Amino acid sequence: MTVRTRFAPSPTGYLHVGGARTALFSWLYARKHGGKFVLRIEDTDLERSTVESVNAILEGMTWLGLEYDEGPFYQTKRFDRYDEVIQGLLDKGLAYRCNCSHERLDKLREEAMKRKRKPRYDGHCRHRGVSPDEPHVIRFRNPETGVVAVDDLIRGRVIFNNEELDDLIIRRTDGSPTYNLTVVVDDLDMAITHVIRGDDHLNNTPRQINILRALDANPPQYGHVPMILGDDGARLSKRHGAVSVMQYREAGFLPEALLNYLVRLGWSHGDQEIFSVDEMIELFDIDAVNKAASSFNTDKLLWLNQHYIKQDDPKRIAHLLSPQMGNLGIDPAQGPDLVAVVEAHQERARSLVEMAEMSAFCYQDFETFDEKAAKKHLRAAAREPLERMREALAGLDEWTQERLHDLVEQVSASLELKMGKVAQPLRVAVVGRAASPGIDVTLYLVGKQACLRRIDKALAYIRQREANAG
RNA sequence: GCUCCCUUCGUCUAGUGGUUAGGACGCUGGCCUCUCACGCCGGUAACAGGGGUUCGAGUCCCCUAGGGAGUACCA
Repeated sequence: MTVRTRFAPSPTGYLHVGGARTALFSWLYARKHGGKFVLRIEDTDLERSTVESVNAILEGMTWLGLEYDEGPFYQTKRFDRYDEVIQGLLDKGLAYRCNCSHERLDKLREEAMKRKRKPRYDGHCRHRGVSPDEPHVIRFRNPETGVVAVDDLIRGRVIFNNEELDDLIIRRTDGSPTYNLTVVVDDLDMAITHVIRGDDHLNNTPRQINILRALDANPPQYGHVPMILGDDGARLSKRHGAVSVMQYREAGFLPEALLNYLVRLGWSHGDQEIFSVDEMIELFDIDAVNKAASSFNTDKLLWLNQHYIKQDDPKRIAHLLSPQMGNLGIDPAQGPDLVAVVEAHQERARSLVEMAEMSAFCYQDFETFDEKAAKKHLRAAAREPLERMREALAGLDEWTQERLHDLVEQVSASLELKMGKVAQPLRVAVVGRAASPGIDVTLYLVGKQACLRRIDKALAYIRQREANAG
């Protein structure tokens, strides 16, 4: 039997990290077993489903590289099929029409709560033979006794008592089918062998198994993955910052970093932290998924992102960095080769946004000196070194990293100063702050004209300061 | 309320009856060094609580507490 898994989001928002991880686990399981991964859009809630959401979900999956083998299938296009199944259930007496009013249902619920009992439908219409001509819903006739055992791939065996369950609505008054029916029919029709989904569905599973049994079908295997919480342990939501997968792209994360982070959230393979997609496929094991919910930790994601930025081909990083530079109003074509800029910053940035910010100086003059850096390095003592450097740089005909390196060393030596006494003021003069790549690369990337211009500005700053002091 | 699920450092986790409870992120001390970062070496910090079972329990059982999910003509 070939493994077939699926991801079945309802298009009522973007693809969030919890959904992405569920999709990832499902996808990995299919890939690992040489199976198929199906995408199904659960859009039976006509009120809340939107095409924008569908597109956002598709976009997120594409970015992460979670390609599906079949679909997307839309439930709204399968209403005839659901009707057919519902009619079959009705014919066999496994479902019935119900015209209980909302008022009656509300009252029932209220009373059950008052009696400290679980609210459940009392089966009022079970044998009333409600006419098909009047408005009605259709309920599934759930077994009244016995138990349903769910042998969950992650949770182990979970037992539910049928007495706890009630006759759920499978078709609304307007004729549309509901979730618990459509999911069962679809998983059956799409021959899904392993249902890997969020654990908010664990409670639905016994109902779905009962419907499956009514349909004379064998239930698939289930695996309920725990949810993801925010840094503070509360359910992940907008107030935790980025929850949408696409927000992570905007924030300068690499898809492989997010994937690596997500796969390690709730799953592990010994002490290994870094997983390529191929390794994930090879090593992933649904049994090893944790039962407990886990908290999202952006610091660790950042660490992984830095790891992948360091490791990646500078050309690819440059390609991804370009739009981030654009967001800063910089056209990378107007200045040094972006690939060289990337190579200079690859070990320093945790995200592409950071990289864009820290390398902006290569393309544009800064407005003001960093206050602390200027105070410390742009003082009287730096005046001579800067003047000497300016002179040397102005006379340099071959603007290469090697020559620049030699030059800084020569000037330091001739002034009998440590290299830092020259490099630091120079760095602040040229980038506006105290941190940048090696001084030679920094000068090289900034370019001759900008270097001279900015050194002049720094010298003016020092003179101004001396004037104020004196 | 009721049903179901969960509980090892701050966070992600290893651990399947005998470990100085390991790794990673973070934080932190040091080395490297023209700064920052990288890298390297070190430190910090956990078995929710209580009962059992056992020669021995983070590991098995029960209870309590604390989290979470469901309890819709949402999915």
